Amino acid sequence: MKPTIYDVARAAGVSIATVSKVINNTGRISDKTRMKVNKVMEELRYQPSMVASALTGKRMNTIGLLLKDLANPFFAEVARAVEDRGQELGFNVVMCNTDNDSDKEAGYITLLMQKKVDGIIVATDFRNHTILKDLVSDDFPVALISQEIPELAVDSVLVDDYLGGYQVTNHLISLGHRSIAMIAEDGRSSLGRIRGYRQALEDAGIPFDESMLITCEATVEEGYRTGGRFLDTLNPLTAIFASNDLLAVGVMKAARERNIRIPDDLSVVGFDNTILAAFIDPPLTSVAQPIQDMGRQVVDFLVKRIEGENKMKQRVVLMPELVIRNSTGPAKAH
Amino acid sequence: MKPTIYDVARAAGVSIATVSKVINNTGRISDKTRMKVNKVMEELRYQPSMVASALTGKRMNTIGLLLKDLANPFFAEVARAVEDRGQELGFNVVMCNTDNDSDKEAGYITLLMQKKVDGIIVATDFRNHTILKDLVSDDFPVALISQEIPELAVDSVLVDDYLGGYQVTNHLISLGHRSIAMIAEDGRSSLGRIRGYRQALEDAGIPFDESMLITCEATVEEGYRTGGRFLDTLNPLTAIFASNDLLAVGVMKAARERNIRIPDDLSVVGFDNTILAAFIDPPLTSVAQPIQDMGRQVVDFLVKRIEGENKMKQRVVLMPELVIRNSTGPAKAH
DNA sequence: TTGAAAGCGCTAACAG
DNA sequence: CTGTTAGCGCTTTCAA
Repeated sequence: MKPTIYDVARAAGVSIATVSKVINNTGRISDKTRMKVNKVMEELRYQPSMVASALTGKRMNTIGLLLKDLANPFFAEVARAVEDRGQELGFNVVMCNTDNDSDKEAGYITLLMQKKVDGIIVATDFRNHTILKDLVSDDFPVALISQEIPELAVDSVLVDDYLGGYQVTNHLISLGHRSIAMIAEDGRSSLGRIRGYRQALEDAGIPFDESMLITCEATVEEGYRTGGRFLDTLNPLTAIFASNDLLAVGVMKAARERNIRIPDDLSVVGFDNTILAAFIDPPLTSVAQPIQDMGRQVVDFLVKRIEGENKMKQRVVLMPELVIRNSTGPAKAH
Repeated sequence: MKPTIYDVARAAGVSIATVSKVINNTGRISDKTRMKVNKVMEELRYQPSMVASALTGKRMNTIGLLLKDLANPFFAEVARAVEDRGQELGFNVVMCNTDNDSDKEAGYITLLMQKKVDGIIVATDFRNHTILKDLVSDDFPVALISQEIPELAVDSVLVDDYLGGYQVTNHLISLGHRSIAMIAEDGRSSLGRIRGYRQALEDAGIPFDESMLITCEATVEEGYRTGGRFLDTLNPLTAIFASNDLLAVGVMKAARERNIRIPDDLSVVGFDNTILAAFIDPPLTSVAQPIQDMGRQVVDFLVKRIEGENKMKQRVVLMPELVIRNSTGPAKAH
């Protein structure tokens, strides 16, 4: 059996209280006994049980991370960033793939609570607001990444989606495009991007056409399907703005099949600037999010909450960066 | 405060023992009190504390997953597959990015043990065998994915690396290549792939040249650097086999910079068949691993161990599948 | 069929 | 400076 605090106490000839104190560096202990106890702990290869200490009210030093799908490179990078910072701060992170399924969300949350995680970071579009609201009103530490829920008092770090959408659209307009369709992923973060898209159109005096905006799931397949639909029905159409790289990849595939050349016949832009954007053919113009920063910030926000500091709602909006590659070019003259 | 078993007992007018029994479906309880207790639990929104129950010896229903880097699409997919199956079986998974750093490995392991996880899945190349060996000899549930350690009695699921390496090399040889370099990632799984490479060369009567095999870290940058070195020093060189897609991507980049056309002047092959392979320019010939199956299998192995079934060392080797795309073509005549 | 009571390993007063 | 002791929330004999 693994040694317990009793084993250590006995071997060191002290009480368990004393051992507990040297473990946690609390109370006043003479150097002599401290050394003695430490020595014994080493010899016994003693590791305090976090489960037992958590039962007495201490933290588990574990956080939950809810995201849509780890197989999406964007989320994978977010997860990496979050885990990195968590590890620096001594927290483990429990990964939860929700697939935007609100039952799964609920299931994960209850399980995480039962396991007494100290806080939860949400990178999913919670459909079920109630769950989140309950958490928050119970004063349970929650933080959002890459999205925001104004009506909830939750810390959040996100990129300026509006600006990103505006930059993309403006970039296309400045290349002479006037017929620009948008494929938006079904989720909260798309809202800002869409607003940016519409505003840029308006600022350029281009009327917004509802039929040029479609919302769908964020997968390559859906991008392929939706992009194909645009290409088959819209005319003229010289550019497509996809609200994430996966969708853009699908669009490019649809274009390729139709012998539509990128960027000669069609400009395509993505969002997130995932590893895919850099290496796809042709390299994809996309909007970079400072994922490392974002990950670090959410974790810091969450940990502050966990430690009972700042009760105020925190919010940080980072700047997106338009990365221009070869998937965008001058609009073809008609 | 969250309700405890005492609150439920009191409200239901029974003892905590009874409540515990209905929670766990143990012992004999009359339907009447069972219903009563269940009703009260609902009303109170009672959720049993896993921490407390774990302290009495029960499982935490949590497993640890050690992998090198979630930002590598291959590992991200593995993580997704593992989490999926874990979730089906009621287990949460704690993600640990080791970066092949043996201190980090050790740190994660101790932490996971202190948190009383039920088992650990290792997708990293453990440098520090001692840690693993200790775990195993303590009879702690461990399972390996995408690698194998013959000297350890650990369950493992992997792809036939030897066969994969052989197929790749053979494919190149059949295209007329005779000057085939290999870039191997620094890790256990490369060993089999290298053996396959050498065997295929030998079978074709092509002498193995040590200078045509370099080992390095598994990153795009290293692939770029190493690939560049090959391209600058080796002559003739008509094909490069990279032991994973990231490296292959780097090689392609190095080739592009040197105006070396793929596949006309140089054939490139990767391994893992990540999402990158499908979308890079040109699409990359690569070896697919059945990641979904692999993830499911390791989890199943691990859970069997956790539940105390099969004490025998299990091992399953799955078939790799060579996916031929446009990055490979006939060798250029000299 | 139910309940009393003894732990599980640790923390935190409180006393000495 | 050190030890005693009462929990933390739950499981599990063992009696009743």
